[in-house]
Amino acid sequence: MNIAEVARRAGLPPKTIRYYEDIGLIHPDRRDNGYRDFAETHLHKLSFLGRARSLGFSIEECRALMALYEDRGRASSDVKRIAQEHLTAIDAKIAELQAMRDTLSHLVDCCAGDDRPDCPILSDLAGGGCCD
Amino acid sequence: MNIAEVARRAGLPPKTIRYYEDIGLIHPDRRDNGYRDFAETHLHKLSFLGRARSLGFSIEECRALMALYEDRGRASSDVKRIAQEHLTAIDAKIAELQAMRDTLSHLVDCCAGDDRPDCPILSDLAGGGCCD
DNA sequence: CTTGACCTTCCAGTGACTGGAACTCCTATC
DNA sequence: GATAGGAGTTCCAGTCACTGGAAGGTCAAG
Repeated sequence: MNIAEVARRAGLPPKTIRYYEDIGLIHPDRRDNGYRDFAETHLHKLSFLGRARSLGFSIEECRALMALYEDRGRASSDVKRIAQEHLTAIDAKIAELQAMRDTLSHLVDCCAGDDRPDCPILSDLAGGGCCD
Repeated sequence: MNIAEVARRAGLPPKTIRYYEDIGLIHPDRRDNGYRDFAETHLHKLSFLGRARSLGFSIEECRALMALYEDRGRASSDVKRIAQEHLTAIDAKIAELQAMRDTLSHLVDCCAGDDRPDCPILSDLAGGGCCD
């Protein structure tokens, strides 16, 4: 199948798929005319990649997961470790965003948002403290 | 003051400060020997930038905030709008990460994490569904 | 035979830095 | 005055995961 079809079925842009080939994540066949020729296994791998990426795994984590996926004798603990490390990173990121959100939300609440120039948001950013 | 001192006091790496000058966020003076010479106002701006960045504002948002900060006649509603848009973006990001976290956490819980090759994490990524 | 959709490669750009090389400059010590 | 080191400077390249665009080859329909 051509790249457009595998792209459609995997839910990834063709550009991304070419990129994945470029960095060695997939190895589609080539036809005589130079076109890439994707088999069902390639589609399968691309879907796998798409899901892993949408869960926030980095390309290198995906590469590791793919290797484990293709290793019939892998231990599930290897996979679990990668996933758990990733989970920890997500939790940290959420906490960080939550802290940002709280600060910013407080500032927005304090700001009158009218035509006057007094703005607690800018005051706080400037280091002068907010409305407290 | 030299770049190292302003960097220390603003809590930013010297490289970042040079970069900020490069993209026109600050305009420190120059001494005869070519060294950058930072005044208190520059330190102030850099601290402002550092805070805004740590709240997750993009460089372009920071540029807008700086312009508003320096505009004596600005309306606080302009600032509030920028902050509110940013808050919305943060909320979306948190929700996205939370969804990831939930999915991944479920998968991790389902995975035995032992020496056997059966792994619900990989099964799910492959599209076969998890343990449900 | 032409049109237009699809395919190819390659190069450049994104955001916000960061690392490193190669160089100059300042200060202190011998 | 020589030297050593720790500043400072510029410029180039790399990061991550794509994405856009240009220039050109291929294919199916009319």
